[in-house]
Amino acid sequence: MAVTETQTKYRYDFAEIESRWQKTWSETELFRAPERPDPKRGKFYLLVMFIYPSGDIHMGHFRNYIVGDAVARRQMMNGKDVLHPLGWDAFGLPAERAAIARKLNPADWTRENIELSRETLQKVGISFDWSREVVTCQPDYYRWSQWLFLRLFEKGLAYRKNGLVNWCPGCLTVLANEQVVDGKCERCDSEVEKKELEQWYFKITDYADRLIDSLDNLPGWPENVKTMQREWIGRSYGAEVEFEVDSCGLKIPVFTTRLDTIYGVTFMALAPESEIVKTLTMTAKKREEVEAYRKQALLKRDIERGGEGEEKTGVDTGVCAINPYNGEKVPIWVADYVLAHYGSGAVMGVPANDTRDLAFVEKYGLPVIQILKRADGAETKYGEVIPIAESVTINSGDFSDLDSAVAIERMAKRAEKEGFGKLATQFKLRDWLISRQRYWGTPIPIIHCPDCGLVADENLPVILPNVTEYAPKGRSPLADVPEFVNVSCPKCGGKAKRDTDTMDTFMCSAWYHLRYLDPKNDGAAFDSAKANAWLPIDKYIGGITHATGHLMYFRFMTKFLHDLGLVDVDEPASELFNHGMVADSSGKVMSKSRGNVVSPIELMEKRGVDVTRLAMYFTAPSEREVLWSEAAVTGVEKFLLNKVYQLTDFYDSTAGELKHYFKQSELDSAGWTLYLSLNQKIKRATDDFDRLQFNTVISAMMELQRDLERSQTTSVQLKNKVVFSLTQILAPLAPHLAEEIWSQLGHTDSVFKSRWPEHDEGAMQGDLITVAVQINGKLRAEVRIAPDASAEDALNAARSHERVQAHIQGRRIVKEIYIPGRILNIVVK
RNA sequence: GCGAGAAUGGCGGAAUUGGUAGACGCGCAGGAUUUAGGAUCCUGUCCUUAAUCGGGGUGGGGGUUCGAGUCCCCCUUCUCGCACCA
Repeated sequence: MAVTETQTKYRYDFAEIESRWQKTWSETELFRAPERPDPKRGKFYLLVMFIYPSGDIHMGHFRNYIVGDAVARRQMMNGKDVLHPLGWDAFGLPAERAAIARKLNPADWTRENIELSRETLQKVGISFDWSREVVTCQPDYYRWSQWLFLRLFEKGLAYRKNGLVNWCPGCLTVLANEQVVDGKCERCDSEVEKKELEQWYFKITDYADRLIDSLDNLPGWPENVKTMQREWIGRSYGAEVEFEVDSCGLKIPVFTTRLDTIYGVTFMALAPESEIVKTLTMTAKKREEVEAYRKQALLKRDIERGGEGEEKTGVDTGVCAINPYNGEKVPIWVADYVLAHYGSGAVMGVPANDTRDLAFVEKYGLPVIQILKRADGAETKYGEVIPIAESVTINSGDFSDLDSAVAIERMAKRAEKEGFGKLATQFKLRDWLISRQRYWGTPIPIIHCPDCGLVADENLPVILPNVTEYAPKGRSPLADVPEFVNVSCPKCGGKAKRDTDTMDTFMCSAWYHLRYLDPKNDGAAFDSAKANAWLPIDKYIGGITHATGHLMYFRFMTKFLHDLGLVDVDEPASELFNHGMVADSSGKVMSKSRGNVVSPIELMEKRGVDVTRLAMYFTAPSEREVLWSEAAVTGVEKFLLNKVYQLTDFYDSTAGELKHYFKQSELDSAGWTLYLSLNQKIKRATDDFDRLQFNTVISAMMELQRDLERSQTTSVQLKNKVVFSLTQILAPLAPHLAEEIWSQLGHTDSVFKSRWPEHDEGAMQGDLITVAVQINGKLRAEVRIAPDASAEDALNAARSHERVQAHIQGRRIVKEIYIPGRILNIVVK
């Protein structure tokens, strides 16, 4: 039986209370957001990262959604129009893999999973506006993902490219860079291989500057996330300079951030994958050596080539490059420490001021030329990188004896004048590889026509066909569906073939925040006016794990839609909040692969939703990691059942209309003390709520309840006010119980339609306050003085205190400090 | 290696700008009530001390200050991110 028996006169039948209120909320459409917010009320768009349906809700989800729920309900009580939607990130590899393992159709498996998870979340009482639910694997959603793809294609931002890509031999598909962690597939842990394939990319690099620069306009985003994004985008300012090859006249561009070191170049190094290597003229013998080296280098895993400890290897091509500044010839090597995808895949080797280049020349006996000294004259070592601001050029021809910054500027000017180079910017960020050779995803709406080339299929949606064989085999399962593949070209009507890859799941989540704003629209992805009315997202809540993946794509897509004129905002979310992870009691993050996932359901059924919620809130502030343990439940359960549930005992329905503010003259002394406490607690709870620090909100309410219980005051009006405030402040955290009490207090409307209590600034401190007295910084006494006492009065009070006297007797007072209302310190010698 | 963050009782954690360290809760101890209780209520609970006298105490060491958990420097450990990006 879902009843917790206590020694009290009430039976807390939580199951009955919870289901009754959930039903009422649903029937009264309490959480239904208006199509457009009322400007008079103000809006609050609260977005929580949506769910990947790969199993039922676990403690991690639970925490994510109850944190969002508390914020949403708090904002409702702030009088705002609140939009709090949820949907399902239903396409993708894990769903497909789970379905294969269970020999189920991914569509069926996903649908069942969604049903189950939705039901659980409804039992948790999360205030979602379910009328806006979106499911990304349904045609009414993915047709607009396809539509977006075509808009990117139109603008040249979706393109095909042949190149070496990350290939996961476990999932048998390509992966984006973000999906490769330490050289392994983030999903299945297989060692990621390199494969040459023609794939679809989104040109996110076109937005690199904006993605970095507008981070400065996001004060509501945590610094660590912004830093991670800046580093991931990795912008470097420098110059691009061409070196001519002596044997064939080919010009090789190199990017450098230190143009001021160019007189110190003693070799050039090319990445093994570089196209330039293939076109270089060299002797047959050298060609053979180079080819052998390349083959072997390409076999190496990235980790073996990377890592600072790894030994540098290379092979001399036998040809030379000419330094455009001094005409010196330097040998061209092929070396696998050079990355093909960064800059031009070619590096000018300056061993004097680069650790890696020095390691290379030391191995192969190449020379070192010193070209920098420290501005302060301190010694420098070979290989040491001296920051631009601290270095001066030497041995650099016309550019000697210049501050590095000046040298760079003048050298770049000369390069530009003579046409062999210019200032340039480089990014680490690479274009977003979006094609996947898998079944369970959004089909790419492109037709390959032998005559017209790549043709957009505007006849959307391109429906994902049903297939019986989903198992990956290295090419998309869609390629084996002739009726899907064979189509006529929309342009010329001739025979053509459909693209058989599907899109990366991150595409679905890159724009879902906009679909919520107009989820039923079947004529457009969303209506701009409706979207603009709710944007930007006021608070976006999710885990830190998406710092460089989803959050980058989500910002990119918003900027793109802004450029199309479809949304006013350039950034999707003005505030981002990362809640902490939930780990098991030994500190391991809960995950299905570890098998340590704890479900909240059992606990909810045993002790009630509100108790379970409060236990999670009370354990730690929202941003911190939680080591979940059921031991946390005891305290809050006692509080809710024995104290909060009995609050109506302190309520007197005959006291007349609720009074919010009291004057000291209206209350007895115990009443005034209680009133002071009430206002302090309201202020604390309100501030802590804004910081999502619910643990201290709860402790403030525990204190307030105790003050109420123990108060000797005879003012029933004040007690009523305390009961009301306590119920309201707890409402976003324990919504069912609060709603129940609220109705017992005689309300017919929801507690969430009531206004959050405001503290009475005038009643924050009593007529006398306690001030600590220190002698030489050590606490010796406490004195009771008026809050507005002058420093002189305060000091007099302190000096006449017995304890203080004992400590200052026979000593000389050197200094006296009084910080009004806080502390008093007497310095004696 | 580089960057960011963290370290507070037996435990989870409090302490917005430097101002009474350990709120609140768990656990533990003692007591009350009870046929009994793993229920409820009360009291105590950082260490030291006979003590509500005093002394010490926020990972370790130094500094600034009347005053440091909070600011600065060095070190240790842990977490996260990046990891040959020229």
